[in-house]
Amino acid sequence: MLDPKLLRESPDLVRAAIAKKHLEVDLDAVLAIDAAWRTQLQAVEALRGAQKSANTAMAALPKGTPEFVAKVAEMKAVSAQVKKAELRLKETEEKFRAAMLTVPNLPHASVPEGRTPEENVVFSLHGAHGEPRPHALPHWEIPGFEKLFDFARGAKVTGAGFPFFIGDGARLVRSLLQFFLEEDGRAGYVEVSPPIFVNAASATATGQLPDKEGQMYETTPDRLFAVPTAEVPLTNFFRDEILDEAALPVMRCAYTPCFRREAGSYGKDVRGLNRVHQFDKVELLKWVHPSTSYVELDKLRDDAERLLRKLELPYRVLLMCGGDLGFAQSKKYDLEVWAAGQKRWLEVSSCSNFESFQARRAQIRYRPKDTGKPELVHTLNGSGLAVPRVLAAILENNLQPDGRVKIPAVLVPYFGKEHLSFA
RNA sequence: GGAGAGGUGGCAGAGUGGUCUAAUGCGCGCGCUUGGAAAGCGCGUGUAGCCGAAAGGUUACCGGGGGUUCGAAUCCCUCCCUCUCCGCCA
Repeated sequence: MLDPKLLRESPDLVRAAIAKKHLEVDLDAVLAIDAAWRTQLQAVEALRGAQKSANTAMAALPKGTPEFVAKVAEMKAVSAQVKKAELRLKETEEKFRAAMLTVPNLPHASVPEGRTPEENVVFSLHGAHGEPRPHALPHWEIPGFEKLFDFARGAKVTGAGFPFFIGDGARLVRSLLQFFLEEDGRAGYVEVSPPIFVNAASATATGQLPDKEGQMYETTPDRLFAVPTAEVPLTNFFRDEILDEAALPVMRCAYTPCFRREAGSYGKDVRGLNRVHQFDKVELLKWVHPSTSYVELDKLRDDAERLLRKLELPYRVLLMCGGDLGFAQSKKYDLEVWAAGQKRWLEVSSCSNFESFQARRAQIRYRPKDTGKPELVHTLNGSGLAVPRVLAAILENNLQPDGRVKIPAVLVPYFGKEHLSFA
């Protein structure tokens, strides 16, 4: 959520931000509700004030005296007025909150102009993605693929998009997770193993609710939500808390399975491991001092990039343009790995600075030493990394003429051998 | 799952219908005292919204929500959480 004061005092700034993101928001309506809310608030406060002073006076009167009885009658009317005014105020408040949730976060000045994904800026390129690989195949066409990645059995047991990982396939998943967590730990992130179901309050604080309800798996009868990313439980860890300034930046990483219904997806995007309903991911989170959040974003991105470099996979970094930035982000980089068989880029990490947008909704603050007045932290997150697409890229880029897949050197200690075999 | 007891400020802990803008203690901050320190003494010490140029004013908040009442931390309903005992269990 954006700061209501900013909207009130600098509506043009917000208008410009919305334009840069190519979104449509009825700001005038939001401002009108805000004005109405403030008028109503003052009316309620005046009535409550009258009630309080009458209460003090009545406390000094003996009960049952004519004065007391008269006062009761008088305040009965005020009480009815208060109830009415408070109800109206509450309704307006809810409207205002709902309206504020339609206002996106401001893009950072360094975010390029642009409307579509094509206008994202290629920030950097790494590795020989253009080099010809005569043996390369889309991973799902590699002979023996279905022995290690069994989509048919998964569909029978659960549904489409819930594959079984078997033998060397399962082993490679485990190796990647272990490698990610070890590297992230070395980079300073404290490992956390969070709950993989969250309640409605948590899903609301990170923005999954109310709009994206249909994208999550929901349990009955407890109404818990299977996490779409570890970002949800991790961000909520400090919800409604005030952190020590000296503790910033707080850095954490977490592995969780991630669950996404992905309603409406189709086509080549969903072939093989490109898009599944359940996948493993390690997420990186930072809670930082507002003055350092862009330096921390660059570090976070580099932490994610390092994993791809060590895996010796060709990748590129995109700087998202205003139109492709997302509602809550101020600035975002996507890391895309090259899948040599499909001859396309696959997103494996998205590194974002939310500034105080998420922190405001979740009420995560720190106490500055000088003023002592709590201020909102800035929150950042990024994948480090998502397993299935990295796995797909390894299969496609490292497929040998003999049909085996060469395991990246850095993974060999975890995988235990130098090649993955489909036999 | 069953039975019981609880949830009050940074912490401990009073408060069972009316100056509660919540006693008291601890902690923390500032000052006095001292050669210096401790002790002692004095003052201060929550969060948020709104009004205001500011000084300041005002309202809300005693686990969440709802209700009763002229008036609720206090009474009622409901949900959540914690603790104790029992049952079940990897």
